[in-house]
Amino acid sequence: MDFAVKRRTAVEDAWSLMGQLFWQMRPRMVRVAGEFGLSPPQLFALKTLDPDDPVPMSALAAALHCDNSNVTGLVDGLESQGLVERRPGEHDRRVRMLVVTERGIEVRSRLAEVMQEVPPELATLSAADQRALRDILRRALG
Amino acid sequence: MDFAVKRRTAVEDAWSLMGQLFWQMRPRMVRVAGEFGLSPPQLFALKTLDPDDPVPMSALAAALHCDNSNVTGLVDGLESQGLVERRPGEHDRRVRMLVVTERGIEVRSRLAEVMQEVPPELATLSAADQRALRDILRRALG
DNA sequence: TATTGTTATACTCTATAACTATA
DNA sequence: TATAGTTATAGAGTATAACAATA
Repeated sequence: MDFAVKRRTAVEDAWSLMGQLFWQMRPRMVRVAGEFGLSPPQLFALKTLDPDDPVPMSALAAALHCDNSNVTGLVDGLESQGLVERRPGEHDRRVRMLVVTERGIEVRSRLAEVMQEVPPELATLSAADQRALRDILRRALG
Repeated sequence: MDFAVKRRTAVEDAWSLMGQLFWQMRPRMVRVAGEFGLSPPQLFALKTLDPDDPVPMSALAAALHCDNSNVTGLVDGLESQGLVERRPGEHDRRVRMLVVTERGIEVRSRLAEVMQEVPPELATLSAADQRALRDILRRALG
């Protein structure tokens, strides 16, 4: 019998290790969303919207990989909290453009600060490793 | 006025770049779960359970950071598909130990294969970068 | 009395299908 | 006829509170 185990490549190992970090982020995101009075999907939606570039509902649905009908309820929630506004499309009155409000911009930037907090495991790396990690990921992601 | 922008550190940049990879993983996990006839939470639960180490329902709830009452329904779904079994606790008959079935083990390992697939951005890195990435992450995560 | 897991209930997320209003 | 968004509906995930069985 052959008990040989498929040897994992370096990048497979790296990806698996990143998965550990990802796994730890899940409860953190749920907690952060709750602290801001948002559900996780509402947080993702607000994060996805660009205050400088209003987009139609359908564009948000595409970005979130979900159905238009779902975005309706999601935006209802954000709008009722004054974070986002529906604005009629200028050229096509069927479309609703999603505009992030002043309050939305503020919440959005506070969210960004919290979510940007580096996990302790990475923070303990040496300065050289931290730079190397950044440089490699930049090469990978452009 | 002070328009100075807080300079992000190397590790903050690295973490932000990893966030891009994680973000891309979301729809992939939803898709994979669907292909196996599982919902994403069911997939997480099955992934969390260790075939070699049965645990009480409450332990799974703790691992998933959710309520016991939620795990009841989650396990109902996995059990109805023959992936997991409830077994009475040996010493304390209040507890139900969660045992992964043979079929559950098979699905679990196929899931692991799919989820281990490396994102194309990382795959395009040079061999040296791939090794360096792995080594740095090993130093960070043990 | 305290604990494990279930049930009852309510709310949110999600998709499909039918619908409205525009085009 | 086609498209953007909504509404109706249904199913799953989630938590809280009340409950049963056991400790």
